[in-house]
Amino acid sequence: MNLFADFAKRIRSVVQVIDLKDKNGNAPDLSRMTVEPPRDPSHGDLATNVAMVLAKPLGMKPRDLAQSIADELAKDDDVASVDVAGPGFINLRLADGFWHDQLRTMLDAGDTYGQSTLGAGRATNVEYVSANPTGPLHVGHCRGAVVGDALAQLLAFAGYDVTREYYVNDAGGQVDVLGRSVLLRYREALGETIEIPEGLYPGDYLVPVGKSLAEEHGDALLKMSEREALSIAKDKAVVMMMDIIRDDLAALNIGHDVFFSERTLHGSNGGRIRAAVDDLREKGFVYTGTLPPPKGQLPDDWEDREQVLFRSTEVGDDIDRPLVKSDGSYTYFAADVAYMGDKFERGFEKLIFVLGADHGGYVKRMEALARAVSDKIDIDVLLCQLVKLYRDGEPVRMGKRTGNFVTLREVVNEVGVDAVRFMMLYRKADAPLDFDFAKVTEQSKDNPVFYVQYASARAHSIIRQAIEAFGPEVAMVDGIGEGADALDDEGELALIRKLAEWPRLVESAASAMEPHRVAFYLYDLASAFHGHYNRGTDHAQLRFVKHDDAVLTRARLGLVMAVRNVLSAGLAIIGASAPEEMR
RNA sequence: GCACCCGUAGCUCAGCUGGAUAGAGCGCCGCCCUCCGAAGGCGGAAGCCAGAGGUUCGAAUCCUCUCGGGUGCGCCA
Repeated sequence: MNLFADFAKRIRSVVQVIDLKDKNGNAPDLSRMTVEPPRDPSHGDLATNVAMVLAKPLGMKPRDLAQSIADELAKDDDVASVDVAGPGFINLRLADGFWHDQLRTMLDAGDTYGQSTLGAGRATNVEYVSANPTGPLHVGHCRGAVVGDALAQLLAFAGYDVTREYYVNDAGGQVDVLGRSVLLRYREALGETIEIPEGLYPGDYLVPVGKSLAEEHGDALLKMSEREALSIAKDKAVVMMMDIIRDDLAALNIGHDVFFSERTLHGSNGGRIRAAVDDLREKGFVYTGTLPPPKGQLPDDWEDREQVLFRSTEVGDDIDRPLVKSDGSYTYFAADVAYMGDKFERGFEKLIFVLGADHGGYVKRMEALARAVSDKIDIDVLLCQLVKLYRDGEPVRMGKRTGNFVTLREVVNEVGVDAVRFMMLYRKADAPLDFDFAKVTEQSKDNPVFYVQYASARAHSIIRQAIEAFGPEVAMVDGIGEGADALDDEGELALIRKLAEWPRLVESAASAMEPHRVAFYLYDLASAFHGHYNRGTDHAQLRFVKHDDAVLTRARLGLVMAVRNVLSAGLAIIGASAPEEMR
């Protein structure tokens, strides 16, 4: 339990003790009560709005009510002082001894400090990346990949049972295009000179696929029907593209638990899709009708025709969605119907989709679909805005047409995983992000990646020095607490307070599904740590390692180890390393 | 035309699900570097939170409208 929840509990019991009752004689509603760190630290360590929330139902003046609650809270041994401020806030300052206990608790928890049971083991599926298996990942996939992966880490840390999933779109027209492109490369491998027409994939990464087909089949494919040959080419291409994509992801420290093939839904003549659509039909969500043409400019080839539709407007969508194409085959969305059903059948209670901003149009239909499939599904769609690349302040030009896109691999190779992952999270997902190659590798305070990692290295460095001076016992966690009472400097206490926010931050970031909060917290923590460290340059008595005082050093080392642990846990969620030294 | 996202210091952005005098980095100005790691440190100036209404004890945060920017809009995936 984090200390804010702890004090919320204590305040609730105070409300009981002084026997507050609303007009009807019932215990008052405390659901809107908050216990938070105040924005201005001079106000104290904790602030609660309890008196303002209760004033109205109890028919009392907020400040009077606050005072009577405050008087009762003052009896708590852990409370150093209480005062009533502003419109009726109760500000608590906690005893130094309480913070020392907090530090002991953190050290005892070690690596697990900050973990939460918030998720209560809920089966949660996070789907992210899900790029078409038609080539290597490019930078456009980068952000969603990192956000999805960090979110999965974060949720797992917060007690959810997380499955990381990748939906492989290996069934549609784009894969046909891929197959035809590969067949050309196959002819090329057999010695023909080829020209790649407009509309096929020109990338070099398909050359090895053609070669591989030639090695396995010789010229056999040329003698087959086109359908047969295409089928073989597609299979081979998808397998090899997914290998490339898996390697790309591995370079970003990303590993999915499940790669779900769309083709398995279409298999045996679309049986699973048909079953899923039938299921929707039984619930009354399927009908045959016409859709109004889109407003604004009418598509050139618009024709008014009847089609099989999903009545998604009944469950919150803006427009009903087609399930069957004009050629009689199922739409992409029909496969989604089956896929949603599959996830539900696998027992997931919470579904998260991480998509690029250009997929904003899918959000409503996915939410509608989830509602139609079951009222037990909790669905959330996260949209990641685009990333703009800069090199030396100049935007990097990319043309999808010309094929001169920057691959994910190139970015990782140039700046490293840590920088990519941290920077992709150093902005909330729904804000666009500028990514400057030069800036993210800069070794200076201006680069948040470096700044946070430097804090980790500095913490390790201090521990090494202390061990050098006093021997390894100084860094044994058992016993650090003995001298903890010696930590009475404001900078030290401020650091403990910052560390004490960690469990609460984890919970709020997880429930808001905002992994970027972890990155910002780490920056703040690093800043507090560097700041206190720097005070040691002017005030020698504040230095962590006191060569003439083993007890004090040991206590301070406890603080340093707690900082190191939280940095390490936070960086692990982000997926960046927590270095022991900078080189 | 409709839907979704965004608009906070000169710039790039946080703002803890409605709390107190709105924060950080860069840039700018002024001090300080024989050091537990100065690939820096300390301090300062800087704001009509796009605008207008509303909800309430209280709004950058929630609702409505307006302006401005981005994205998407049968039978592609």
